[in-house]
Amino acid sequence: MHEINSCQECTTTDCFVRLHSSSDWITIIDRNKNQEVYERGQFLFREGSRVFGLYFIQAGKVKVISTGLNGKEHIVRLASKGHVVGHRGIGSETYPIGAVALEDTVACFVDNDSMFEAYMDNPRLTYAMMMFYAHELRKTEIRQRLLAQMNMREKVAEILLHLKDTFGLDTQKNTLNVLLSRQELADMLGSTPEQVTRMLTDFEEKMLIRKDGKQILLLNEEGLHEIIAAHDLNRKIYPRKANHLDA
Amino acid sequence: MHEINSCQECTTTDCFVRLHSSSDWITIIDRNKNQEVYERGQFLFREGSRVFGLYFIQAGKVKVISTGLNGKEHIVRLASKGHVVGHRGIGSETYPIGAVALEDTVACFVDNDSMFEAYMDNPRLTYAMMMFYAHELRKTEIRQRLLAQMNMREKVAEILLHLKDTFGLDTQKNTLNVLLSRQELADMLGSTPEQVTRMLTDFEEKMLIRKDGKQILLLNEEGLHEIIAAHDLNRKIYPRKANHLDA
DNA sequence: TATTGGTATTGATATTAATCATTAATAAAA
DNA sequence: TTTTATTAATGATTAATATCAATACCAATA
Repeated sequence: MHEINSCQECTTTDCFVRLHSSSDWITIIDRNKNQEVYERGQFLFREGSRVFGLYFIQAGKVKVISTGLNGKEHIVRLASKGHVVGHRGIGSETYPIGAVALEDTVACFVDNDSMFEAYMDNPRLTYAMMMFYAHELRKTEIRQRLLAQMNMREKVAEILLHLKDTFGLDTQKNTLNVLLSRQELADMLGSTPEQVTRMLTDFEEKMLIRKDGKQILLLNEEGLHEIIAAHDLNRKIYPRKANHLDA
Repeated sequence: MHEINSCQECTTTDCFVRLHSSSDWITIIDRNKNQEVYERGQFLFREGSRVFGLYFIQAGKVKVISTGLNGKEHIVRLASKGHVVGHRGIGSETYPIGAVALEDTVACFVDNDSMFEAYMDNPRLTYAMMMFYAHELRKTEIRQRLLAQMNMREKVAEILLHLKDTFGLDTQKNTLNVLLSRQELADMLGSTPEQVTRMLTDFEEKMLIRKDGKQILLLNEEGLHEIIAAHDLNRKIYPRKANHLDA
């Protein structure tokens, strides 16, 4: 799909390396990076594999997953352009998190050793990465409460708004700009596809959404907000944007 | 409880600032820090307050909370010596997370501006903080799956093992080295005090634990592990230790 | 010691969500 | 186009958990 670019001519505007590294270092990282194209369903890396490095997503969408021994998959978060996913451990640790392309995706891999050297010479880069993780942590902490306290109805309303904030809308159809199966939606909420269907059908009857297969059109966002009003403290404080700091 | 120390004579061995800053910078931060003692129940900072800076915990235990508009409190994580809690936002953002002392606690506050200058001059410090957040994120991501997929029985077993790994055991009594009410345990799991009691009673009948008020003695850790076996992929990969990287 | 307020326990009931079973719709392949 | 496989929708049933209500326990204090 995409042609392979060098960092110097890369068109991705929100890559941490390009934004926060000296041009000397961009050159070095460009030589050490490994850009690859992943088709839908392909793993960027698998759960339990060796620690390796970071994947800077240049285009496409990715789900970050953690699977129980029972085989039940949990989607920890979704990531797109500008996001970073990957192995952050050290030494011989393995990493219990995997990443799968949801659609055709381009990502640049940089190993941990190269990153470390870049960090030591580019304080702004390290700072930006630190803030990235700090923001992700904050969002995950808030998400934790939603999963812990909300009922299914609220969770489904929340996930629809979350998907809009993360991926935005299709420019033509105005539908959510990401296609997930009922199973995948359930895997984000710790529920079942049946339950998700029931809630979506209910929302459709109440004219809050319209659904057409995996495509979902939000008809009444305010109504969805009302459903989760009791849990909605944060959305008001942090209006979410479709960028890497608030996706 | 504790006498106020300067950074130079501080006995806390795992403070990020002391471990990863030049002695010049330790001096500067020492002048800019504000050490305070918090009694049980006191807030280090409240939800929704202005962005300020970081609290480095020197002694004691803290719960990090996020509360819904319905007033239901969710405990996002627990923190103790060596941990960092606090506001990581920028500018005029407020922060929807609060921190409350679970017992008498000593923490050093450093404002964000001072931290930023320190980061720019101490790459190792920034790197250590980045890794701290990355580890916390990883743990929170895994925790997310537990909350999403486990049933109450598994969650309670999990939290007991988690508390042991985080705070260790009382040297005399061998009980968990932290005292939490049934309500607080429920607030970590998105459940109710009644449900927590039922599970603990059940575990006691099965000789897995012995409980004496808030004190809990683990009699059969292996048995607790078995309960969560289906979800226990990670514990084996990441044996948890009672330090700041794996608490 | 008696009193009070908070917390924990226990049982009964109601609610919610998971599971199971079936059918319908959609997409992929022959 | 027909066949096949996959996913979605729907209903019936079961299981899990929250809620409500009552009591017991414990700690602080008058």
